Amino acid sequence: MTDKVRVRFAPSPTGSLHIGGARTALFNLLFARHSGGTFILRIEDTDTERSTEESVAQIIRSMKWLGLDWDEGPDKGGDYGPYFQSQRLELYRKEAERLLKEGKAYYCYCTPEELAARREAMMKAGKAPRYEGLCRNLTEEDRKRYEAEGRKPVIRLKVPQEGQTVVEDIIRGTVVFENSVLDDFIIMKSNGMPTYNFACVVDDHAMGITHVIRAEEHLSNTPKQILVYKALGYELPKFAHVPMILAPDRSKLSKRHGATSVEEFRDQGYLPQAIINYLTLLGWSPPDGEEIMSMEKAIKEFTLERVNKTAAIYDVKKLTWLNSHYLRELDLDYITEQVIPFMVKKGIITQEDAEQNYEYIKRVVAVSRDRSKTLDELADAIAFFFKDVEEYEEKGVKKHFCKENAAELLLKGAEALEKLEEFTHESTEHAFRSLTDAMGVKAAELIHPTRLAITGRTVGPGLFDIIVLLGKEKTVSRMRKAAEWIKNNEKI
RNA sequence: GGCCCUGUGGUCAAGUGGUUAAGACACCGCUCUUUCAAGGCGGUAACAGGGGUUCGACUCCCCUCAGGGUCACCA
Repeated sequence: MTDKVRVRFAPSPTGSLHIGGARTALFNLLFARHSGGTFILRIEDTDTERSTEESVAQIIRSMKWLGLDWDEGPDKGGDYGPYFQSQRLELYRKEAERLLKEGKAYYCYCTPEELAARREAMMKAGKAPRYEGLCRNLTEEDRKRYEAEGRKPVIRLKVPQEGQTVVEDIIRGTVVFENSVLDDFIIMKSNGMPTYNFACVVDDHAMGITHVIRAEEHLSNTPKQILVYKALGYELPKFAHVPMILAPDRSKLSKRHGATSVEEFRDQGYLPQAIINYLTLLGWSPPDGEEIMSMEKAIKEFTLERVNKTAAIYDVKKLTWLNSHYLRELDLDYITEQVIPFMVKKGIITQEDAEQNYEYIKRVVAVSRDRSKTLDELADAIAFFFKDVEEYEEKGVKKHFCKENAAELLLKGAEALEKLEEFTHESTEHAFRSLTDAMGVKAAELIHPTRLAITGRTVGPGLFDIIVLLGKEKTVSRMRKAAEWIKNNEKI
């Protein structure tokens, strides 16, 4: 075995990848890349009841979308595969068998029902619900009798009842557990599948994992796993338990807290760069305090020592701020490509439009993207470039259309634009300003109603950017249509 | 309930015995401006509580409280 760092992210495919899992994966990747090590993805699908193929696919999809690329694992292969625990059953059986032979583990024939009943009784008696080692010293006859009853045994590890198990955690320091609080836990289920605490250890050893970096919820499992390491004669890896990510109400993240899965954020129009940047800052901070950072920079600066111990409450507002930052800073073509699916989904354009008018869409995005926080929002914000204005924002109508001269100004403005040979930012602006100068009104008195007329809104990009992109024909007709609308509504 | 972890502004988060206790998001002003953003400038706001140790504690120790995790043939 070499000193080379090998870490893994080991999700169980029982749901989508949520931001907590993504953050754990990210920290593993950051640590691996920082130290020139290997990042492994291992699917822990030993729960045959709850694991699904769809979930595996979704996790993989989310990780790829985020740019969390693994070196070994599904789709990649590697020298330590297979990377699905369900395909490694022989290994677990072999190791469990060894423990049995060495007298470090034993068969237990207690049924789940019996166990549950006893657990309940112990709880009622105010005692800690632990397995008391009933089957620890079964005779050969006992076993035969149980087998004859058709009972399927599980395999339990013999846990020492004396002494302590110490976890040396890179983030939390030394954590001591009394062995007396542990019981003889199950390592192999009656259906032949290993339990988490067993499979995880066997695999981490078999795959040469040097650092186990995972969420804090596993800290309490660690002494059990250390006992397995010892029983199996394995060398211990280093442990690092990263703080949890909590919902705004300080509780564990769940569906009722709105978006928590990576795909939900994606569908809401968040960029992977923003999510990664945000997650990087949750539980870790760079030495220089500079918060806007690419994954490359995070890799350069990431150390486990700077990971903090306290659970973090995730704050969508900050994620959103980062998202708007990347929306305006990232490559224009990239953002354009990202926003198109949202436009298509909303029926603003068709896929064909997108292909034919790509350059135009790109120009629209260029003048508009500064103002949106998400791709979804951006798609809405630029819709008027592609669809006619159906209605005018109410507060804008009150403000800009209810003035005496609004319709007249619009008409005159339209006329001025129509006469233009050259239709540029400069020429249209000049036309507007000379018109208002001649009329003795402020340019704003024409600008505001015009924006409302051609976009339906009071907010948006610079007016002349809009006018030029919209083109003479559409601009003029929308202005006239608005003037008409104003006249009709005055009568009422 | 037992065990374990944690406790700096609303949120993220620097800080490792002596600091005017950084910074970011959010919020509030001002500024820029054709609107809205962005930008610039400024502002409100924190060491959970109580005991120790020390010349001196946000920093070390203990207790309390609070939050979280875990005690499954889930991971």
